[in-house]
Amino acid sequence: MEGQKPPAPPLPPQLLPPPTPSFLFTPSFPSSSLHPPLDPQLLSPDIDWVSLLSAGQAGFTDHKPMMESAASTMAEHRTDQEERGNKDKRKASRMKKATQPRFAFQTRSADDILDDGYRWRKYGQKAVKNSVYPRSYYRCTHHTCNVKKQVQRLSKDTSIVVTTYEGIHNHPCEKLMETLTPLLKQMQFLSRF
DNA sequence: CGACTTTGACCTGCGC
DNA sequence: GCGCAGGTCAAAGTCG
Repeated sequence: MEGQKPPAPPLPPQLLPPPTPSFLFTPSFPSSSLHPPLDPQLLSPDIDWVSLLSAGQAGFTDHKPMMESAASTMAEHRTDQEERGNKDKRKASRMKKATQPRFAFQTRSADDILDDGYRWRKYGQKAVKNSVYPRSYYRCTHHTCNVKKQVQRLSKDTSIVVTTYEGIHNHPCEKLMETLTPLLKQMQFLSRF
């Protein structure tokens, strides 16, 4: 076992990731394929959105616009489902102790793994109750980075994959830097005139 | 051979 | 205390 991990050091603001993953650099996932998590048609009971998102309220400041509204919408969605509510509460309370910022989003794709520019190592897979598809657990492979993500496909709409990020990368995105470096060099060159 | 995936076992937290 | 469910570990297997 790994035991308790030391708290992540404060992050320099310039390394904070964008509010959404860097789809701009993933041709297989154009931004148009993103699904806003507010679509009632896509609110699957498979996904405990409230528990997924509630943990982010503690330290979630920079990335909350999309996901906070999603969480509140999901909370409303749940109020008429008291039977499930108790279970959700149990799960939500379990997530309370998590202090890492979280955000989740849906993508429509045949692939479970979306290329967000970072490298991930799968460390677990678990069958989830009320879901046909298992949930996969990934960690960022960067040695100093403690970011995790969970990936789960909806059984209600199998074309939709829900990805939940936990934590913030403390290193630049490799693909982002690859893409930006020549642009920056060009800008530096042009700025001399 | 290193990086990564698979998968069963184990740990933890919670409700009953 | 027990059972359930989610999350993680780590050994073994796979791949390039």
